[in-house]
Amino acid sequence: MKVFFDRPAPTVAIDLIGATFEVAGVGGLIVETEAYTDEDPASHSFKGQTRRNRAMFGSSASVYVYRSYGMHWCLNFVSRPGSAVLIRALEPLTGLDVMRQRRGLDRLALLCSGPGRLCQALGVTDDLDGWSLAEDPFHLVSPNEPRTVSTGLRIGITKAADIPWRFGLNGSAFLSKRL
DNA sequence: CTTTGGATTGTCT
DNA sequence: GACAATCCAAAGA
Repeated sequence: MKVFFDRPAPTVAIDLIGATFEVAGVGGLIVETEAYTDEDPASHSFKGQTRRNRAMFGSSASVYVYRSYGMHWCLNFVSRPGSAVLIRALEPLTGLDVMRQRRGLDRLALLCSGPGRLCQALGVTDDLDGWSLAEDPFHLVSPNEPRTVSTGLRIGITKAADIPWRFGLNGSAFLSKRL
């Protein structure tokens, strides 16, 4: 686990596509990610450590959870201290009923297709901020089958908007936005 | 199908 | 006081 994450964020972000991820048995296949590093103006870590981004400077394979736009949670995996991968979309596979209940929706394609949606579906809040991915309630399994990964621009940022560090499972119907 | 504007609040300047 | 790694509903084409 340690070895897998202790690499540049874009590399980890690509390798996470197709991985199985669950929180307390609820989750699915990671189909969309974005990379952020401490040398990247769009990153929370760019201007150094603060109260909010403390966990982004944590150890490899730990979790950084932040509140977005005052009302959503977003989930990141720390690759190296100061660098992280935003988990943007999942293909829902397990715990579908729980997800539907938490989201108040039926439609599979809308359950986990977006960083805020995914956190609501999996029950992720800042209670988990700073926790290790190697321990409960997390469960992460690397992809085994070959995948084709598409690349594009990151969503919702104004700084460094030209860096192509958004990655997605080619052709997936569960992306937050087409690549 | 695409575009637009409102909701909502902790964090940092 | 401004802003933010978003989401949703409503309106337009």
